[in-house]
Amino acid sequence: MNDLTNILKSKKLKVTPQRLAIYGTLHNTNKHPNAESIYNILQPTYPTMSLATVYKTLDTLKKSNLVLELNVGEDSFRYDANTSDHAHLVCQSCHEVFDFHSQLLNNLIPMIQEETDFDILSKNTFFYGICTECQSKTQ
Amino acid sequence: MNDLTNILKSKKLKVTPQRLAIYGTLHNTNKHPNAESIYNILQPTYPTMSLATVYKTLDTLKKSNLVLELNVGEDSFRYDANTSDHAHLVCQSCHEVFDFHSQLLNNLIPMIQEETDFDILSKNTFFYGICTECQSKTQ
DNA sequence: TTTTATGCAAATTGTTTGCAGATAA
DNA sequence: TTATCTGCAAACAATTTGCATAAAA
Repeated sequence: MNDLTNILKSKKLKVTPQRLAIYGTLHNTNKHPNAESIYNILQPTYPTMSLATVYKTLDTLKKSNLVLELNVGEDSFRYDANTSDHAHLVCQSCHEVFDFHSQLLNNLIPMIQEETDFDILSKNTFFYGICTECQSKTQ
Repeated sequence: MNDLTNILKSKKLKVTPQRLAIYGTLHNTNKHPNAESIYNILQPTYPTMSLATVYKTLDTLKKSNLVLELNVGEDSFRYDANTSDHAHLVCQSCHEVFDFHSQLLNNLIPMIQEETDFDILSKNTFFYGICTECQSKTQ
């Protein structure tokens, strides 16, 4: 019995094939897909699943702290099953979103907390630019 | 003749009362209003101005780098006429958004740039928590 | 006079909701 | 069995668009 199953059960949420599939899709990719992409990816194997179920499931997973909702400035939200503390690098050429782990960023909240009376609980850090692959293409 | 007028003229954009009013509203507040709030603020003095004009004007100002579009995770975008390098503190209790200037954050791009081959051009940094006023209310 | 902007209404699009039938516990 | 979830279709809300009129240059 995997983590997701345990967590769902502990919250008295039902373990459904749709929930397992949607979480599995997110967990197996580093591409931070939006709801429609997840729907398209699962379409061949779950042809009867509706887009509304994808949205409802993502909302459930979000509320259970199993996925993050990313707002990189596009029309739709992206989702990330990696809930560890990390930033995102957004390529303005190919629009891919990359995870970025850094000790400096992990220490950012305590460091910023020193400078303000605001009680900081979390952060969202996005860096925008050009990924290495797109850099080489435009040379 | 002020900055906005000069910048609009240099881009061959017309200087209209609506554009001056919308930019002025944003420039005179630190509340980072969304399009509808700007529309409501201007309603008494510009009763014939439409919401579509607010959106079109904000788009024009954004493209001229006169305002920033902020995506703090709400349903709508907020706008900021302060285009200097700064972060935002978002209160999860009263939903106010505060500007936050910090030397540490100003140096963040070069520091992060050291750690990646990604070519970083800009950043968006949001800290979420409880503002001082809301902290004192809940005590 | 010419070009661009405004204001209205309609269209668009990502997301949410209501509800009947299906499924997990 | 019963509580919750799914899937469909309709609703919603923020934003965009088309176009005739108005206003700036």
